[in-house]
Amino acid sequence: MNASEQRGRKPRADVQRNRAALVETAQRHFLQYGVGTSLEAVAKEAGVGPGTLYRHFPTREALLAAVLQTRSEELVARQADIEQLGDAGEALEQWLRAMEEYFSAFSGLPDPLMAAARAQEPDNPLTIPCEIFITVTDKYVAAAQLAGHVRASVRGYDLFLAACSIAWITGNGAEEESLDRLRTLIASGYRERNTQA
Amino acid sequence: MNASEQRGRKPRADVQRNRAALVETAQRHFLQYGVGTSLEAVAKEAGVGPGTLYRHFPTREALLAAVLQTRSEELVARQADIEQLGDAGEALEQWLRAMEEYFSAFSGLPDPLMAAARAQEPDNPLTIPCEIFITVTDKYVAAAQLAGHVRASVRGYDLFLAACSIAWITGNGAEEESLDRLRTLIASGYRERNTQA
DNA sequence: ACCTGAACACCGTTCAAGT
DNA sequence: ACCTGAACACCGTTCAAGT
Repeated sequence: MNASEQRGRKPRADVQRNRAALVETAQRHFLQYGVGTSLEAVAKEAGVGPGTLYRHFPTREALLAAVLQTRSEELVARQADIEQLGDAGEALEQWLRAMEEYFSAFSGLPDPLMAAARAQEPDNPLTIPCEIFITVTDKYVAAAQLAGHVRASVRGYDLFLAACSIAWITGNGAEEESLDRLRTLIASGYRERNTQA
Repeated sequence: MNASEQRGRKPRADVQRNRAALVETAQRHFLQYGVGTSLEAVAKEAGVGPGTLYRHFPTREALLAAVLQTRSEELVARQADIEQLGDAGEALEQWLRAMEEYFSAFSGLPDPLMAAARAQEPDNPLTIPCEIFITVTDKYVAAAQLAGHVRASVRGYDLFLAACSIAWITGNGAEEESLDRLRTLIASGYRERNTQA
């Protein structure tokens, strides 16, 4: 959002180009070096001065939010697939995996996400996505509880935290086997003890 | 460890003083600003040049390990208390809490710990402490399994990861209530389903 | 043997000057 | 209206010169 867009006019062509180049380059650098990567390097490789980067994205979180936005279609598609599932317990599990993968996209991403989920600062551009994640998780949890698959005491926020944790561990280079063990342990924690099968 | 100590001689008085001042100051700064705090500021407040800090502690991890060392007596005392407990399940729980608290001492501490636990670099001064943590956790897990309190599939490493995660969430400012809910969920995950009480 | 602190490199961030 | 890039501040790290 810049001045032109605020007034409903079409942004200048070079503005659009700069913004797109910044987001595209940032995504590559985030993928390769993590969310703490040098913004100076991003600006340089995108062919703009550092001032242009800061004009478009006043904070690192703003740039991060823009990059995550471009990755969210994939997640919406996953949700559509999940809705097709008959089993609410299976749906919740797949949604948790989808969140984990999304949060594991860049190393270091879980930290700003957690920070945004905690403090309700309206100026943090990651706050809204986080709230959406928590709300959607709540929905899947409620459905799975209705179907008797998940214990009544579990909240969506708890499993959001769990997904963030798994993504954090992933970003620190844990082996897939360790992650699977921890996922199983957590699933045993939230699943309803079946009073016989 | 410096040249004097390597030869078994007594280190010069100013060397001891510098080292102690660095560790003490670093602990205060880690507590207040997290493990990413400025080492330059630590050196300045400890009254030494940056070169002296780097001579004593070639990496941030080395300084961190020295600070953690001074906090480990407390943990050993906790272990002694825990040994007194009759219930192996209770002992495991208390040990997990002790680890969590230890890992939560400084914000940002779980990251270098996880990195050290993962890669077996012998030059990382946090690797040995991590291995000890995992081994001790294994011991408590084994005892709790023998007593029938913990599921056979659980490993100490899994619960070490869980403790790191809780500490990471804590460092990101989560509310105590959220932490308690997640602890309960994890405990439900590793505890044996009692075939009647 | 150890310490000092200047020096270099790198990065985040701002802002006066341009187009 | 937007961009440029110099400028400033801050920090990590090294190393030649001192004691």
